[in-house]
Amino acid sequence: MHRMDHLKLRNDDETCHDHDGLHHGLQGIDLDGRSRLALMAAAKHVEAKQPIFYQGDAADTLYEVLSGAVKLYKLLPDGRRLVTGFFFAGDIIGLSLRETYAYTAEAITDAGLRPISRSRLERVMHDNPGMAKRLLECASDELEQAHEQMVLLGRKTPVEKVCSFLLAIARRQSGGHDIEDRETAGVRLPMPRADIADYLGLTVETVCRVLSRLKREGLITVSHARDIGLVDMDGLAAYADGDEPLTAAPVERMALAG
Amino acid sequence: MHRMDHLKLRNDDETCHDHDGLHHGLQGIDLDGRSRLALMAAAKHVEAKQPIFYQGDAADTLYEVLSGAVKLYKLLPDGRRLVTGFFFAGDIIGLSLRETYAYTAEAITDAGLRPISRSRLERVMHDNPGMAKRLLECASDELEQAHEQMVLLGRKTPVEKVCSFLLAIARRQSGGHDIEDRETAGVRLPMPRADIADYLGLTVETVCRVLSRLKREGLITVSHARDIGLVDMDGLAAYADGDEPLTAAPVERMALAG
DNA sequence: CACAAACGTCACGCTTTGTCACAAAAAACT
DNA sequence: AGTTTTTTGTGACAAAGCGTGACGTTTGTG
Repeated sequence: MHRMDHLKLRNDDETCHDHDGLHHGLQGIDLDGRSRLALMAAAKHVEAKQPIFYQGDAADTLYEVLSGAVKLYKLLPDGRRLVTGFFFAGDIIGLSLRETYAYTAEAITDAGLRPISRSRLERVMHDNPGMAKRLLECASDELEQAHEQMVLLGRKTPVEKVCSFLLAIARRQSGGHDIEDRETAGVRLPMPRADIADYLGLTVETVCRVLSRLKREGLITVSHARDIGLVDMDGLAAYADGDEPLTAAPVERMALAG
Repeated sequence: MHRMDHLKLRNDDETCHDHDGLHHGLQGIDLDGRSRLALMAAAKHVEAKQPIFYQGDAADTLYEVLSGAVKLYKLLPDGRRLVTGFFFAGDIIGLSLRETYAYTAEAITDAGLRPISRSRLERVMHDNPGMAKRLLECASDELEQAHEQMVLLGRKTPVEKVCSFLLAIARRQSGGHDIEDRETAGVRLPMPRADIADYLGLTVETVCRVLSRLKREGLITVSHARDIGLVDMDGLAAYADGDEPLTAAPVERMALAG
């Protein structure tokens, strides 16, 4: 378990596929040559299950994910864990103006990362208002996602949580645009069940049980545990937001007194 | 139930107390006179329980809270609700680069607000890199808080949730700096139990029960339901992060296999 | 190829927390 | 004041979801 991170000097053959240009990454910002150069850095390769940085480390570097999958998580003193997010090609991680990282980042699969020095970034930000705005967009997007996740964690049932998760992953893997219903979308889950559980505020067993149930009900197919077919997208979507159609009995839905 | 929002033209006698300068608000940024002027706007007064904006409204305005308390919340189709945050004097709400707000904002108490036009803000941001950075800090802070809240929602027990909440409120009301232990800190809760429950992902009943228990155990005192005395800060802090000292039996604490 | 280790799944009992019902207290309104 | 409405608190109950342990499956390794 060395910290030998296989440094590579070129952004090489890593699969940067399915990268919709839908404002991801830090590309596409008009920077002067000097600024652009200041941000260039050797791409770094991190092996699966290896940490990228730890909660508490000095937060002097941001990373753009070039390939692979990364998770961020926070730990409670007694070991309970919450995964705050999964990140894929095009995403920025470590965006914080704090002295230290508030979470640990870990590669799920082998991952390519482009480190971005924060001090340099601040200098660039000073000269290029576009850059600051871009970062603000990043933070803003992440914040909105966080709010959505708070709703999920605080108010959704396990079934709703899992369905929401599957749909969100499918959406991201298909590149943001809406997915054609009617067809079975295949979803690849790079992370183990434990990560999903810690992301959804559930236990591994509950995640399994729910997936089994969804399979039993014909909403999904599970071939290799990490390859899931979303058969009935509409059904999943209905589950995801609480319009539970089959759960047992669509009993009285009370009016919400105003 | 009119939408008569008692518009006042001056930032008047509202109590702007306990406002530590610890990077709150948009003051203290070096702006040229023109930019400063562009952001000035008449303060607006909103009565308790009145909405400030709705989820789905065009997000063309930010607000700086000048006084009072504000909550943001999201609704699920069937009426379940999650309060994403409480905001007090010095806080910025509505910071989003989306077209529409992703949540509803509502005044808890009577509140003073300074509206900030987003289009003007973007113009100012273009000229003053400091402003963009300031907003990025805002968003970044909020994001970190959101992550912390995700841990709370996803992994903490009701007791831990309530204790964390009480301490967080106390910290904010005392102006950010650490609180002298040893003394009983008084906390004023401007919001009803239902809001607290929806903020912590609990039911009202559970919140009540936990508070009763904390009172019984001598950690807090409850005089008027919304005035809470934090007697044993250390005890609360211990509860808040899972080092449950009294819960029943501090049984074996297993090693976390690596 | 065989073994070990990690990962995933399932079943059972049980605690916890939400649901329901109702009382008390506080606040708002006349 | 008196009445209504909202908010808060408490208890009984049931069910959802968790912990545990056992087992099957995949992956990695010697």
